Amino acid sequence: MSEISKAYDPGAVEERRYADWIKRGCFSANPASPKPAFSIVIPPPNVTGVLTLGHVLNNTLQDILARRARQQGKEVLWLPGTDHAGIATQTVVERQLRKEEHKTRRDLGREEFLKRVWTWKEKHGGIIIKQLKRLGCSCDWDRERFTMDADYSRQVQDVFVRLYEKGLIYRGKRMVNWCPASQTALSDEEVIMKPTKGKLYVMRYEVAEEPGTFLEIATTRPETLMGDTAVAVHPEDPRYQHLIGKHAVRPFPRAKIPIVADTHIDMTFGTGVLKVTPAHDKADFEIGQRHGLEVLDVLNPDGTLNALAGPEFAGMERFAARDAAAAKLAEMGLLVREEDYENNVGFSERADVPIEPRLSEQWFLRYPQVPAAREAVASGKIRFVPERWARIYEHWMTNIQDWCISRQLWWGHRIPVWYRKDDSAVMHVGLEAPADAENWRQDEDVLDTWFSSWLWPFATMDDATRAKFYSTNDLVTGPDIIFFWVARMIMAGLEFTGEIPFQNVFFTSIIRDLKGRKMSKSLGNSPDPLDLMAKYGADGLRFGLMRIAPHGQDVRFDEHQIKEGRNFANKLWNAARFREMQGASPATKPLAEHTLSPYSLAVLVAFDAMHAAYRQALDNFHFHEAAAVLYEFFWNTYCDWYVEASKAEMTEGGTAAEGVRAVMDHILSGYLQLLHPFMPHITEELWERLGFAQGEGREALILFAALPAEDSLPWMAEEEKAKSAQAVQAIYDAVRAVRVLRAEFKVPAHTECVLHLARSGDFTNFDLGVFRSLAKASKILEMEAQAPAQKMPHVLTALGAIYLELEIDVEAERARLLAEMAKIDTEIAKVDTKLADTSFTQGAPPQVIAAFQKRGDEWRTKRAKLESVLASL
RNA sequence: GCGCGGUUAGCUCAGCGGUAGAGCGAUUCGUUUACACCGAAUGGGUCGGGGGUUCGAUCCCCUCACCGCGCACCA
Repeated sequence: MSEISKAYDPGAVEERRYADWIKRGCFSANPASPKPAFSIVIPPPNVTGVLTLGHVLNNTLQDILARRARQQGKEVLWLPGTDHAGIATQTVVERQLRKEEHKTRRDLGREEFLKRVWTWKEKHGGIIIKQLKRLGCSCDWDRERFTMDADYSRQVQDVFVRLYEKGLIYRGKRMVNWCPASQTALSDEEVIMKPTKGKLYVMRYEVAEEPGTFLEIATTRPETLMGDTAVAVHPEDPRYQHLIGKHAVRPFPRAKIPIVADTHIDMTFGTGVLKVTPAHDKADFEIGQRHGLEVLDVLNPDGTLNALAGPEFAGMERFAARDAAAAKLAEMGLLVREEDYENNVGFSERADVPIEPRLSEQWFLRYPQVPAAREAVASGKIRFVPERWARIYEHWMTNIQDWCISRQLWWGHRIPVWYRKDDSAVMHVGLEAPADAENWRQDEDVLDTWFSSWLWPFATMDDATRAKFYSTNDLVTGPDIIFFWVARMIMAGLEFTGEIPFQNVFFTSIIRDLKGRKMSKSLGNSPDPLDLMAKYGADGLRFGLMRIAPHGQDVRFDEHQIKEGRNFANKLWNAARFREMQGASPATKPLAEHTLSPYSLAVLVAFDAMHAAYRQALDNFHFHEAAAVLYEFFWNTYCDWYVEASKAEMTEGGTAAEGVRAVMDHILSGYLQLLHPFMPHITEELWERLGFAQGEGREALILFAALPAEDSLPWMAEEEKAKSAQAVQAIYDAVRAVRVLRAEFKVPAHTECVLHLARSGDFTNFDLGVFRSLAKASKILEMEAQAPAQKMPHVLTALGAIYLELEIDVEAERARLLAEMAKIDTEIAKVDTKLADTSFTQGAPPQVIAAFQKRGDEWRTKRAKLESVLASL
C-alpha cells in the first residue's frame, strides 16, 4: 500500500478513477443481462450548452440513483445525449457567421447554412458531455444520442405523419406568438409574461356621422392603430349605445371604421372603448372574426412597420413607431393624455424581446392521449415527487391548448409535407417526397425542438434496449419544463408505445444565488461548476450541493457549502489514513469472532441506524437527508468519538486492538459504499487503497460491490446492543462534563488532571481506560462515598459523581453550585406547574403525564445530590 | 384576480402536536502522535404578525404581511 498524502488532492484521483471506469466499460448497459433493469434517460442538454449548477444538481441526482441501482445488483442504463435546440443553436451559428463573414444565413442558403451548423456542432457542440464526465456521471456513453441523429429524425417525422393521418395535426392560419428577433412562431409555453412599464395613451377618434363628437380610446400600442379596422364598445354601455353601427374616423391612414358592439369589452376599463386591431392582438382578432372585420397587418416579420402603415411609418422599428405615432396624434390634437402604465407583456423566452401576436399559417397539434395522461399521474401510476407538482400538471392538462409545432427556422426536423408546385393546395404528407419529386416543394418549416424531445425516452432506444429498459424508472428534471417536456413525454409515451415513459418523476430544486435570484448569465451570478470542481473536486461539489438541495425547495447557492464538501472529502481521506497507520487488517475473520468493546458495539449500532435512515431517505428521494446522515455519522459519531476512543483502546494492543481494526474496516468499507453514489471518485480510491477490493475484474470495484447488511451484529440481541450503546453514551457524556468543568476552571486542554469518581451502580465493573484518556485524566481515584475528600469542583453524570482535583475557592464553587441549582429549580418549577394544572392532568394521555413526572424526578434527584455536595463544602 | 410554495440562530437549511436542531460564521482555548480542509468549549432563537382549535401549537385551522413561482386578464 502506498503512502497516503496528508491532504486529499481530488484532481488526479478523480480523473484517474473516471478513466478506469470507462476503460473497464463499467457504465455500459447490457440488454441481455439477467439482472433486473434500472433505467434513466438524461434530460438532454442543449448541444450548445455549457454546464451550469442546475445541470450539476440534476445530473448528480441521476448519478446517485444510477450508482445506487448498480450497488443493488441491477443492470443499469443511464442514457445520455444532447438536444439540437433549434433556435439556440441556429442563433449561435448565425451570430458567428455575422461576426466572421458578415453574412446572414440567407446569404448562404439553406443547404450551405445547415452544413455550417453541423460543422459547428462537430467542433464545439457537446462540450457539456465532457463536463458531465468530469462530474463523474455514470452514463452509458456508447449510447449517446442526438435529437438530429438520422434514425431519431426519422422517428420524429414518422410521428408527424402518424398524427397527421390520425387527424391530430392540421395546418391553419391562426394567431400565433411571433418572435420578431428569431422571426419564427413560438408555442404558448415559450412566451413569458413580464410586467413591463410603459404608457397608456388616451386618444380620440371622431365619430364620422357626428362631426365634433369624439370617442376617447385608451391604448398601449398606438403604433398599430394603422391596422385598426373597428372601434368596439359594450352593447349595454349606455354611454355609447347610440353610436353602435355608426363609424369612427381612423386618423392615419385616414379611414372610416365601424363602431361595433361586443361583450368582450370591459365597461369599467379606461373609457370603455376599444380600438380593434385584428392583425395584432389575439382578442381583437376574435372580435374581428365575430364581426367580419378586415384584417390589416401593418407589421413586417422583423417587427418593422410595412407599407400599409403609410409611407411615413414604413420601415420604422415598432417601438420607434410607437413614439412617432403618439407624436403625430398629438400634432393632430387627437392625443388627450399619456399616463404611466404597467402591464404584462409577453416576451420570447429565448430572444427576450416582446412577442407580436401575428396571424400566420402554421402547423398545429391537437394533443393525443390527454385523458390517459392525466389519469396516469392522478392515479399515481406515474409518481411526481414532490407531489404538489401533480396539481400543476393537472391544471395545465385541463386547460390544454393546441400546440403550434412549426417553426420558421432551418435547423431542425423539416416538416414532412410537400406541396405541388403548380397547385400548392395539393399536399403530400409522408416520410419521402412523392415519386415525381421535381413537381413538389417541401414545406419550408421545421418542427419545434420539443416535438422531438417528447419522444426521448423511447426514440433513443433500439428494440432490444427497449425490451429490457423501457419504460424507464426515474426521470429527474426541473419543474420549469413540466409542460415543455414532462407532460408531453407522458402523452407521447402513451400514444406511441402504449406505456408510460417513466414511473417516478423527481423535480429538482431551482438554484438561486444568495439574494434569491435565479442564476443567469446576464446577472453574472452563476458560478462556473468547472471552477468549483477545480477548487473543491467533483466529489466536493456534488456532496456540498446535495447537502443544501432540500426536497422540493429552491436552493440558495453558497460557495461555503461546496467548501464543506471538500473538507468532508479531506476528513474521509484522513480517517482512512489513520486506519492505514494502524496496520494491516486482521485477515478476514468475521466480526462475530472478535472481542468487541462496548465502544465498538455502540459505533456499529450507530452505523446500522444511520444505514437505515439513509436507505429510507433515498427510497423517498430525500437526497439531502441521506447526505445529512452520512455527514453526521462520519464526522461526529465515527471520527470525533469512536476514533478518539479507539486510540485509548488500541494502546492496550492485543485482541482489543485487533477488534478495533476489524470494526473500523467493517465501518469504513460499508460507509464508503453508502457514500459512493454521492462521492464516487474518492470512495473508489479509498476502497482500493484500504484493500477492500476483492478480485481483479469489475467485482473489485466499489461500483459493483454488493451493499452491506443493515444489521452489523446479527448474532446479538437488540437489548444487548442498546445496553452497550447506552453505557457508551454515558461515558461520552461524562467526558463532555469533565471537559466543561476543565474549561470552567481553566485547566488547559493538554494538561492532565486527577479525577475523583464515585461510580454509580451500573458502571461498577466498567473499564474506564477510554474515559480516562478522553477526559485527559492522569489518574482516577475511586471513592466509596459521595462526599469529596477535598473541596473540589464537581459534576454529576450518569457514570457517577466526578470531582476535579484542584484547589478551589470554596465560595466560588459554592456560587457555581448554587447557580446550577437555581437553573434546576426553574426546570422543576416548570414541571410542577404543568403537573399542577388539572386541565393538563385530566386532558393529556397518561404516558405524557408519566414522562413529565419522570423528568421532574430526575431533576429532583440531581438537585438533592448537589445539595449534599454543597453541604460538604 | 385564481392557485402553489416559503417565512425557524448572523448565514444556508432540518424539524412539523409533548423540554427548539445541524453545518457554517462568531467568541474563547488548543501545534494531545489521521486531519488547522483540524480538535475542545461557549454564546446565539417570544420558530413572520394576529386570532382560533387543544390539557399543550414552530407543527393543525383562519387571517394579515412580506418573498418566490405558476396560471389567467389587462384597452
